[in-house]
Amino acid sequence: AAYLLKKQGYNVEALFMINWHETEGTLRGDCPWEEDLMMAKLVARKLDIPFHQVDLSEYYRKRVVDYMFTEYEKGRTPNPDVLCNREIKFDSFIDKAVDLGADYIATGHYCKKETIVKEGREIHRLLAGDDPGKEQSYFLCQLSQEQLKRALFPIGHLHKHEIRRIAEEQELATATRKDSQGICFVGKVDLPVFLQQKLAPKSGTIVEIPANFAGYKNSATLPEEMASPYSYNVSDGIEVGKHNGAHFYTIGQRKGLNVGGKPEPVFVIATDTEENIVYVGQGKQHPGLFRKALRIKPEEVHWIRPDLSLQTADEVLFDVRIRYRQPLQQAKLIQKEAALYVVFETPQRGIAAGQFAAWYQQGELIGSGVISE
RNA sequence: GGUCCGUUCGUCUAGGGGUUAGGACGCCAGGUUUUCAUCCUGGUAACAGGGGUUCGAUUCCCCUACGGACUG
Repeated sequence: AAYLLKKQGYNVEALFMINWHETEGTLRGDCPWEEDLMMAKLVARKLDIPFHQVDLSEYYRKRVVDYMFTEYEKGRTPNPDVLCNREIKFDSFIDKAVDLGADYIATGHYCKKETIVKEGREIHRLLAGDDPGKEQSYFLCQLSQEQLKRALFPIGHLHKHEIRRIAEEQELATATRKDSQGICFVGKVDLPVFLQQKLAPKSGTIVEIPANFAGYKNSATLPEEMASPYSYNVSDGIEVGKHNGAHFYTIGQRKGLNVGGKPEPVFVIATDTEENIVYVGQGKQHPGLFRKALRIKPEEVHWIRPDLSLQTADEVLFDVRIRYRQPLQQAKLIQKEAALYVVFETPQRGIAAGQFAAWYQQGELIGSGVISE
């Protein structure tokens, strides 16, 4: 990204942010930020641009890690990387960059920005990246116009292999580095182990719900009904095992349940963190895994394009995804007084409270919101 | 107490005198993935114990142990 910007004539400087110190907490996963730092320095030197660094780990801890813990504690499934972008990269990091005299920050996200003028006002559009395999706009679904105004995405029109080729041609140290993955800047961690820093394990039962559970027979047509999660009781199924904390599991999860001896794998279909019960269903087509709609609280609806926001009683078709890399799904957004409802064309698997739903129109990310339950 | 049936990877099971004892689920390890998950590939792992019969027993017979059923 730095190379491309420089080639375009921008005055480019490098700013490296440290978001995590492995000495904090008891995280045993390795945080490779020191290696990242070295790589960044090498690239900056190769491109002959000034190099700065800033420690944002305090912000990261307060705005991302704490959020993770409280969400998991509530039995929800947060997306720390979306928060990291909203709260750190496109907030504290921008502040620091501006302090250093910057007009823009640029990141290596696979997405594009386009600025248009509408009714005399500048509007920034966030567009999907051109590489369908790496398209990353989803992670920026909580950005505001203010934040986008300061952002540049130099690699959004390229494919991964082209970027690697360019990096190789420029002899950048990062050319053959493995793609980053895992929680933003924390790296690959064993999540239950990470969470156990704050959330104490406590033993509970795993209850299997049969596919013919009475609650699945409803023929709900109202968005309010379709968006409501199924609710279960212990008596609705049979105990099939033990877990060590319902909040360590998320809907759709298969691994880590230790329930064997079934002809088909079992998946988590609900967690009850009050009673500490994990409900599971057998088979990937179990009806408990699917729901037709979801709800977003009014205060948790975010429009990247406020000029396109819905008014009460509006119903508009969008392309929606509820997790990174999910193929876009056709859905109708229905704005009601009490909530915004997303009603899908086809039932969606593993709708998890705490995750972000993001809606698009013709490749442009229009808005997003937190799935409320 | 007697009679009958059963006991195979962690689990559910297939098999049957000579098999690399098969599968599914779990688990583990890789791969994919800047979230959580999913998904893909591979791997680990068993004939309850002891005696027979047999060239050869996981398979047939006997005993023991442990389950289940029936029954004085």
